[in-house]
Amino acid sequence: MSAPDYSTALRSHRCGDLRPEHIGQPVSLTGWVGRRREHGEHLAFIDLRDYSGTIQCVVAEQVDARSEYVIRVEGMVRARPDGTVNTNLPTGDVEVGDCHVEVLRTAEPPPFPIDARADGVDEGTRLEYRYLDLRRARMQRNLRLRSAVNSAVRTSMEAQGFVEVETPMLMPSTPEGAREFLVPSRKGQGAFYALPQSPQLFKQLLMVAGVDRYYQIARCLRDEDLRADRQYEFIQLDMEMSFVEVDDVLAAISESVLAATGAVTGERPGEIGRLTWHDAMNRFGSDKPDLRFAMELIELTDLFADTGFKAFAGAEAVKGLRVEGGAGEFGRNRLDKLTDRAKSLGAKGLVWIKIGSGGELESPVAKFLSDTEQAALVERTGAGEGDLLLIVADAWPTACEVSGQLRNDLCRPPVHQGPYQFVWIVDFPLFVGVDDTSGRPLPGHHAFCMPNPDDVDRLESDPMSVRALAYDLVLNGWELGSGSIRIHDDALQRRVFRQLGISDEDADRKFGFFLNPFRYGAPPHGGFAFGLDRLVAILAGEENIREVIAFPKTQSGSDPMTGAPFAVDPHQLAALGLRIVPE
RNA sequence: GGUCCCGUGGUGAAGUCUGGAGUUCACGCCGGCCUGUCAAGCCGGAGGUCGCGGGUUCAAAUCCCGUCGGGACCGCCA
Repeated sequence: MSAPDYSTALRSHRCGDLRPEHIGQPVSLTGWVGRRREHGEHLAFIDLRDYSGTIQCVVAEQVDARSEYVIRVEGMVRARPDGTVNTNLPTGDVEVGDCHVEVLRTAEPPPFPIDARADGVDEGTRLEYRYLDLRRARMQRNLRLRSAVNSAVRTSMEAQGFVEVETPMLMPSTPEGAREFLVPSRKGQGAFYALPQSPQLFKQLLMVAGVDRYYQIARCLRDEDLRADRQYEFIQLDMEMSFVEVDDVLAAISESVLAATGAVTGERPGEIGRLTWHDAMNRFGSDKPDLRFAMELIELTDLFADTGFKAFAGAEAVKGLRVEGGAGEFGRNRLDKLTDRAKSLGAKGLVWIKIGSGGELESPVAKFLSDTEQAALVERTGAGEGDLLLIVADAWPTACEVSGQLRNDLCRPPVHQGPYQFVWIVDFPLFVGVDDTSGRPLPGHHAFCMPNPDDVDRLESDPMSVRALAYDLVLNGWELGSGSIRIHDDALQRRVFRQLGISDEDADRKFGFFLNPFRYGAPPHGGFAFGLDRLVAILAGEENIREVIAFPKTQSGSDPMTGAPFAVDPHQLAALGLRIVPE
């Protein structure tokens, strides 16, 4: 593929493209005025900037070209004189001389500098002037990286025979899942559409329709609180495929994600490994483990099965972390903070043990541990002089999750640090936890997720032990997305509903619109969806998905640039049959 | 719904704990000088309701209460 021709009626080249090979060519350039260095009436340097980069223009004529003026420059590319080459600039070997400058549009001084210094500016101000923020190299890079990821994902899905189908934005409200954005219907007053949390319903019906392989770069909307990795609106690569088992779906998504990563990094990662949910919890204390660093949880439960130490006695699980060389680093103050952190995460407490110079254990609780237990602990953890051990004893999920969070707190690298460690988490439990009021199991993924055939005979006798054909894709500790094989069999669906406390009548009422079509012949099918905003953020080395979204919302859901959301005109409300109830 | 952090000329920070005149630094802006700079340099200047409201005090950027805005996290996100 040849490079695009970027020339237009107003310009011959992009600023960032000029190189020694252009020396001697007359050029016309367009862009914004960056820094100027004026040396009196007869010499000025203007750094002309467009999205491709910056080029130094040498101006001898008198021109009033101030910061962020939009100008057009005609001149001659020439080598910079000896000693004036700028090695910090890709275009730094050359400059544009004999410049004639035409001001296309003057500009007021921007509220913040249009360069890397704006990284430190209050994010609210950056969002208020987002069109200026996006003018910066970092944001331009993020936008273009995002475009490249979208393109690579599309190319990969098409190559695998997937068909892009657009699904409606105006949907019926559905009873399960995230809070929806509602849209009032003008023609049916009092009736509402919902904006899609995901195209889940429609993509499964496309399988019933015989589309076989569907994909969509889909906009999803959820009216839940915003976070660094969550916006009201976000983009998923959504897909569904027929006549498949788990491996087929994982292979298709792996191909897409690896191709996209390869396309923007230049290096395609190797095959994506797998961890069972149980192993991920046991070894890393998380269902989205960050595999860029080791420090696995150490299983200590069996060592303390008969202990006399009350904090460990009878605990369902005892999990340890070995912080190499941490004994000196962690004084009483930091250890207290770690303990507080563990408690805020739901643990009853945190036991810490330092290994002293003679190999002896230094800890407030050392005296409660027998010599055998102490020896076994040192042997199991491999702890040596100067190491710090952190131990959590609790119910199995709590012990795992708290240890896993401490593992992240202590060692997790910043997002821009490689490598890219993708991992599939498979064999999620079909049910997680129990509803406080009904006492019924809660679905781990959703109510239409296929139980593992090897476990399905325990659906009634031991439901919590049933694994699901559900899987997550994790990258560097971020949950990129999730999917499952769906139930296409009516009898099995009703068995799962019964476990969830949903009667046949409830099921017909709440999900009939969705399940009735299956009666006309639903193929075995499964699918996946992953968050493109998150993938792009990680590939861009950004901690926050707002940095890879052109016009994001603040944490409170507002847009400082447009001022949205606004109260609307009473006439608009009246047309919809709506009235605002005062507080 | 909850916990925590932040709000000081256009921008970033210091000042806040321990109350005493809108004080300081850097960038930017405006004007002048300057023919090889690239964070150009030198000289001069303008620019603030210390987010907002209330309270305490002789006196509040500073202490207290409330509120608004921004951020991180918990809940929530099938």
